[in-house]
Amino acid sequence: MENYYAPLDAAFHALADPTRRAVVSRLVKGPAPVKELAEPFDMGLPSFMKHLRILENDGLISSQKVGRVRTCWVNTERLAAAESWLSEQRELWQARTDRLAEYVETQMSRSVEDAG
Amino acid sequence: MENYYAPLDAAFHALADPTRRAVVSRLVKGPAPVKELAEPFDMGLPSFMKHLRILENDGLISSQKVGRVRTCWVNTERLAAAESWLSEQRELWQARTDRLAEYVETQMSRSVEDAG
DNA sequence: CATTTAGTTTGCCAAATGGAATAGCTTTGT
DNA sequence: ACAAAGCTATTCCATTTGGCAAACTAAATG
Repeated sequence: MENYYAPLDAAFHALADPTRRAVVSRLVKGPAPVKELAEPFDMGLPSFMKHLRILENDGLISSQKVGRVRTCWVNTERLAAAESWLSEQRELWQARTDRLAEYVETQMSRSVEDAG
Repeated sequence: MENYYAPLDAAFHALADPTRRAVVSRLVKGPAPVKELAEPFDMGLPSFMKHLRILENDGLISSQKVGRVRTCWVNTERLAAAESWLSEQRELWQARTDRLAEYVETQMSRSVEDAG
């Protein structure tokens, strides 16, 4: 069992599953107990708990048990880190497409000059 | 071998590995041949090619072979989809923390009024 | 105290991953 | 024609999923 995870590895890994994304989507609106989180899914509790454990190991959620109820909430840092990484990438590819657009425009105006 | 992947499953899955993220980071700056992509990594080509295949199956990159060289480039749609999902989640949790902040302020001004 | 409720633990399974190693197979360059 | 370059295919391995079922613990509730 690997315990170390770079933040981005952890975030993307945890989000690669639709069940886990749905849990995150629920939790960004506020904390919830396991029971309520599990309800929408057509799967046994043990299976569902595996997803919660992965989310918690990957640092996307935290939880605390009071009485017999475990309440979960989201940890936003990892999500924010993932979003940051993606937006950096977008800036890079946009810079490139911008340069390309600029180049095409330059070529077009040259053609016009040549034709004139 | 599962061939279907919802777009977000695919994107997050592909990005959950540091090698694959590094490849994406390289490709957002422009296309590159396999050789050049593989160079920074301390791993055999066959192992590296597995990552490329995963990236391509997951729709994050495309490639074409000309002569003996395969050139790869990034497909930005999946990245954009992942970023969108994350920014939706952020909006939701920010809305919540904003409401919380507002609530706290309200309580504070009430305390002040009570005190006054 | 008996019973539901809410989680937890354990064991099982098939499939996918991430890596290594080796041996091909096309194209290019000399 | 031959060698090097650039990828591909195949096989192997330990680990991690994602799901199941069944038994178990602990806390509320009537």
